[in-house]
Amino acid sequence: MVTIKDVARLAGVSISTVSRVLNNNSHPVNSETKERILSAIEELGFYPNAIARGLQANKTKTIGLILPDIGNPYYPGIVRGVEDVAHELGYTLILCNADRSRERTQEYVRVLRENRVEGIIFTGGGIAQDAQQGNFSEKDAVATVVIGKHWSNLPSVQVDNVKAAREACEHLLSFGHRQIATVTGPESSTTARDRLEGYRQGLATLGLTEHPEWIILGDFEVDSGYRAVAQLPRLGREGITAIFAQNDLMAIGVINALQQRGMKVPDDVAVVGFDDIPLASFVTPKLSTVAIPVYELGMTAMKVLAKLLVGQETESVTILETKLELREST
Amino acid sequence: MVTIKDVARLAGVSISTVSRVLNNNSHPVNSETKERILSAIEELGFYPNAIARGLQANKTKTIGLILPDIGNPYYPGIVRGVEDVAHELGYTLILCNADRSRERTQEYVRVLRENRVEGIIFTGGGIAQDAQQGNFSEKDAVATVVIGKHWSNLPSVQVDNVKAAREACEHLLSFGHRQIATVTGPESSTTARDRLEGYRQGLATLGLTEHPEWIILGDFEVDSGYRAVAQLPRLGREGITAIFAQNDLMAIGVINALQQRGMKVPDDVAVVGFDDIPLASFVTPKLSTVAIPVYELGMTAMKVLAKLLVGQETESVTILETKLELREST
DNA sequence: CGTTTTCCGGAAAACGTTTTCCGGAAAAGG
DNA sequence: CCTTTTCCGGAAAACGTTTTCCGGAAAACG
Repeated sequence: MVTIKDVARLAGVSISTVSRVLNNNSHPVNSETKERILSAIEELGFYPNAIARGLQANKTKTIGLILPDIGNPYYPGIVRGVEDVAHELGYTLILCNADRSRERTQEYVRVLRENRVEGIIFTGGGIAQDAQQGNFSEKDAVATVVIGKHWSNLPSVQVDNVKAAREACEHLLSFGHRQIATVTGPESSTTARDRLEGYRQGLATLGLTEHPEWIILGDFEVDSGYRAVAQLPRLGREGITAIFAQNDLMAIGVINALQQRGMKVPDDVAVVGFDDIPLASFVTPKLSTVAIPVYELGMTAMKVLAKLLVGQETESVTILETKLELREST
Repeated sequence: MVTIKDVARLAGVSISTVSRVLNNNSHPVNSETKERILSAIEELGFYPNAIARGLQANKTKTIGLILPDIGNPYYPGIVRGVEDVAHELGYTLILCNADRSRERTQEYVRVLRENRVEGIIFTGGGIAQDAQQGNFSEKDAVATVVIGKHWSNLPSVQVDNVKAAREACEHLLSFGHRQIATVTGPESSTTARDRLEGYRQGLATLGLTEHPEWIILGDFEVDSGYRAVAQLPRLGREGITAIFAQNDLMAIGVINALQQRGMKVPDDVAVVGFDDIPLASFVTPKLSTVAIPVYELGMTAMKVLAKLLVGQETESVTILETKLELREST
């Protein structure tokens, strides 16, 4: 490996001087010597060792991103958002797929801390708690930003799930639907609970009574949407005419199941999803859904983290706006 | 930050001894002292500084992954594959979105090298060349594995695009189609060229003559598939009855355009895609396509890289099998 | 009992930087 | 011409580890 020492030798100066031109330090360096050093660097193909730098400066210019699974279509957008601003700010991104496993999460947190990342961005419900537990003693915690709702007092970037879900239901109501079913996420998910609350609030606006048998427990995966349809009482006229699936994957399952039973979407049953994953505009009929600004979520989280890192004050909660994308399924 | 020195002080030993228990070095340490050290570590919440370790050992246990865009549905599977085996082997993953830009690629390569990654995995055609050029003098090159075809002599993990494309066409031919159009990728892409070659070979099996006007230039994005349809001569009976889109995104564009013109897929025109991105099974009709084992591609690339890193011999080219997924669009 | 092992622990160098401190020489000021 | 700056460069400490080398004490051996 070619080091600063080699450069110094070739240029006939001390390593201090090389370091100075490397970081164009305020300490003056004769322009002629600078030239010599620069061409020595060029000739040797030298590039500085970030590890050594990191050790000395105690700064690594690296951050970690922990998420459940990059394979889930919800996350790539977030990752891209984070990475884009990280890159712009000169930060390098370490990616961790924790699969919502407490164990894997804690393991990753440890690895990230060992690698002295300057900050961590978490996403994927519930995870944040695990991360805090034990791993972070209050004093030496790594700067952390969470995407999504969570109980801790870490700064977070989120979306108003209850409001968005309410709006989705109100939209359905405004189309005359009165018997609206919903497929939820897992009970453990704050997100799922919020969306359910929004659904309830939506019905409440019109003073409609709630039917427990219209609320089907799902798990945010396609299959659970598909199966949910079978658990619903009468569908179509004289029955349920609209289904609010609490994420797009389940909405797609719902649509498939509906079509398989010969029902027309949206004529017999309207369907609205949540997330606006890329898939949503490609299914037939195109899915009406609540769009979450994933890219912006990622960008914003990284911006907040960056503020934290330079010691600036940051908003403790940032809410980004969702948008109801009306397409063909309603 | 709590260091090995603090642990040593608390346990009343030298840092050498602490280091020894940390790495359970072969050098013997009295079990009683070991206990003392272990509890000191526990009490202080010490964890080793990977940066310092990396500097001393000149090993970072980190690898870089450079790809065009994690937002492209083709890549998350690869990333997951890479990360899973990297994690298993104790490697940490740095993610880089290079957007197929030569400049951005070279910049990332530099960052990765500065950060002393032990290896790099490239994917996203053309990129590999940029990476080599100038950035890697032969002697101090970072171990590199490429996913996909490329001209350099770096080890690679790939799929036989020409064979797969030929099979796709032969499938169409076996269904009686004789006028088969294709939408290609950009001319600069090796992948696109291979798939085109496969298309030609497929037609050649039956001695069919090639019609240049059936070959439409695309760019692997949805829109170009959509637009391609307008450029085709007569469609349906007495015209083109099948379209081979060289990736799924374009196939979806093709299907949309076809349906918009009132044509039925596959009754009027059959469509086959390439890649089998998650989307493919959710569009209507479900897309028949050539499945690329993305996850395995990622896993295998990381395994090859790992071999390289321990100095083992590796196969210079690894070919993974594709699979023709026949669904509803053919 | 003297000699050789074995067991255990510490001191110090090294990894590649940045930065602080110091000092000589030239330039500027009087 | 002497003093004070300014300009430029080097030496060395420090960052947190691992590892090599060394040495004392106890144990084993003869």
